This record gives sequence, C-alpha cells and structure tokens, in this order.
Amino acid sequence: MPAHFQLLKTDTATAARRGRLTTRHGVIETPIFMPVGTQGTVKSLTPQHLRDIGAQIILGNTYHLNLRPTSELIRELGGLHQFMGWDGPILTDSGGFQVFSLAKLRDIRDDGVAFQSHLDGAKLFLGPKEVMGIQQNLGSDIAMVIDECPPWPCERDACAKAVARSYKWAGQCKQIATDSGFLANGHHVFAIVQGSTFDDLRREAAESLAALDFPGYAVGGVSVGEPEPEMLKQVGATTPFLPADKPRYTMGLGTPSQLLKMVALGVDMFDCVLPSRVARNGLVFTPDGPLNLRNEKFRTDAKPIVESGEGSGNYAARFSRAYLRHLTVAGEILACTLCTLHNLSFYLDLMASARAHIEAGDYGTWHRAWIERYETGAAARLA
RNA sequence: GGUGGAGUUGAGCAGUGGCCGCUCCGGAGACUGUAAAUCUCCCGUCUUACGACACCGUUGGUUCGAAUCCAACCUCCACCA
Repeated sequence: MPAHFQLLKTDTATAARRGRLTTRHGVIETPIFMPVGTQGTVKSLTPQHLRDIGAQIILGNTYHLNLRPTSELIRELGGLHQFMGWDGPILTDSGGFQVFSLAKLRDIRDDGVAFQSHLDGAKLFLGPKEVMGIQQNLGSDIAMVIDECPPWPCERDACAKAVARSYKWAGQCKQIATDSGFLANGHHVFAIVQGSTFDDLRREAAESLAALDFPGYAVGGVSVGEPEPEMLKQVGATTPFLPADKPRYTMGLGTPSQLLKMVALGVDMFDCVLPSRVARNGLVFTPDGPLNLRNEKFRTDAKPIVESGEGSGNYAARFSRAYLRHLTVAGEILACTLCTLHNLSFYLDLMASARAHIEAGDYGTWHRAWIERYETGAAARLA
C-alpha cells in the first residue's frame, strides 16, 4: 500500500516541507490551511465558495455536531460530507479543545471528560470510545484523538498528568480505529502532542506518540493565550521529535505571519478560526497587515481590499473597501460572506505561495521578506 | 382665545431635592483546535483627565443644595371654541 503522505521536498535553509497527503476524499497539497467549519458549515460560506477559493480540506467538530444534530442523524443521512454538501476532505476535531474552552462545564476523569451541554445543560460524556464512534459516524477523513489541552500557564505536575492522560487516550483511540476497520478503510487518525511550556514533556509526548505510529501528528496546547514567542518555542520544541514521514499539524493557529514562521519549523497543516471570525467583525487581511473596515477612513476608499498578491483573486476583490465598509457598518449579512471569502482566500493563497517557494528553494528569504512587509504595514497602521 | 400634554448637551427615552442614567446613531480597540454576524472602551467642553467646568426650553425665585419645588414667559402637540 502506498504511503498516504509523501514528503516531496524539504527546504535546506529552513525546516519547511512540501508534501502531499492522500485521503478518502482527495489529495491535499501541504503546507495547507484548513478553514474551520465547526457546526458543519464554514460560517457564511457555501461549499461552492470554498471550492472557488481553493480550499482543499475543512474542519468539523465532534463536540458540536454530536450535540446537534447528533452524529447518529448525520450517519443516517449519509455522513457529514453528504449532509453538508462538501465532497472534499474533512478533518474533525475530537472535542478535546472543548475540555479547555468549556472549562466551567466539565469534569475531567481518567476515562474521559464529562461535559454539560452549552446548549441545554444536558450531561454528555466524551472518552476515546465516544469520540472515535462519533467521528466514524461523521465519516471523517482525518479524525483527531481526544486529548487534554491544559491551560496556559500551567503547572508542571498538571501538565505531566495531561500528557500522560492524552497518551493513554491516544493509544485507546488508535486501537478502536484499528479494531473497527476505520484505519484500514483509509481514514486517518492523528495523535496530539501536549506538554505546554515544558520542552522535555513535549519531547517525551512526541516520541512516545511517534512510537504508536499514527498517520499524522498534531501540536496541541498552543493558541490558548500564550504570547507568540512562547507559542513558536513550543512548536519548535515538538516538531524535531515527530517522524519526518508523517504530516504535522499545529492546532488552532495562527496569524498570517505565524503560519509562515511555523512552516519554517516544519509544520504542514494549520487550522484557525481567526480569519473567519475576524472577518465577521470587519477585519480583513492584506500583505501589508490587517485592515479594520469599520474605520471611518475607508468610507470613501474605492480600492479593493488588496490590489495584487494574496487575496486579490477571489470574488470579494471586485468590491471597494467603501462598499465593504458600508455593508459591515450596516450590519448586512453579505459583509460576513465577502470578508470571510476574502480572509480565507488570503490564507489559502498564502499557503499556495509558501508551497511554490519551498519548491523553488527560496522559502527562507521569501518568508522573511513577506513577514517584514506584513508586520511593517501592521505597525504603520497602529501608529 | 381656552383646556390638557410635552420640551433632558446627535436621535429616542428614564429620571419627585444631593448619588443621575438607558437604547440607538457615531468613533476606536479586541478576537488564534468557534457557547462570538460577538465583546470592550469612548461618545457636552477642557490638547492629556486622577481631575476641572458645564447642561435638562427661557428668565427669575425658594433652598445649604434644583433637571426635580414655585412664578412668569417661549416653543411644539392634541382637543375645544
């Protein structure tokens, strides 16, 4: 059986990698950004929009979809792909992050996590058996193991416990996926490395999980409020200990420049709500930093969001900043759609540029220049 | 002409003697494995505001103290003549 992940090229000046990941619903060229569609929709976009901007894979969420409409119903209706009308690959998050984000509504136990539904307070339990069953029902192409994502900052003891628990759960998830034939049918299961700010725990977690031979590995426990240098340090403390022939995925990150920095650290996959969420609040990305379209200065600005480069080739590019500002300020639904279209397009274009430069062999100089321009522009706007 | 009602710093309102708001509109910021088309701050003036000084139709009065009580007047609305 051919490997599901091909490492096509590794950059010499950085640890950046150009790869190709095969799933049941198609091939993914890496590095790649994955738009987040928690509830079976990338908010405000149709699947056609996603295809138009070149999305290769999107996310769904175990916790949310099992709460509503339930994974059983989705299975009965043909699986998540058919249910939401998206025939490309889908990665489903396990609900592990909700252990962190819904902290007030949960109780962590050795066999899993007891939640109270954020919708109606109903009791819900997620353990290895539950999350794998749910992700099988959804028909996920890439299922994530359930993990415990400790907060930042975190005491070493608590972190070590989270790492140990996550390791145990990961092994159980893989066993379940093996026994059920989920893995044999071409679905993938990715493990998640925790360890917070403790390099030795990160390494230990990465190496022990690597020994379990998962189809892919995620860096978890980032994007939980830590400053950027800390976040990059944690990613850098993890990737060297992950197998080179498997895809690496940092969960929940990041800003455009953070993505490029992490690609340079050897990360292949990203997901983040940032571009879609800020779009709904009127913030759009450009190669010269973000623009807050609600700002009065855009009231008469006839230019498109970006005139050339990343984000300039999508449908939203035909509209002026003035029009987009008007829609945003007026609270019109179309503002969400167009700004989301733009931001995701920008992120996907950025990853396409990264792939091209890794192939061309100049990723190191290109990404430094790109970040320089972006951060200079962002700083100038704040001044 | 009479009777009644109303006038609160952009709009709409609350405010029966000291503490004084609320919702829009307007301005800015935040947002990182989505409880988020959300949240926070500002929105009379004083370059900055710990602060100072205003303002409740007008003018006067009562009072230690008035948007609030009293008097006269102005404007608007409704009804009656």
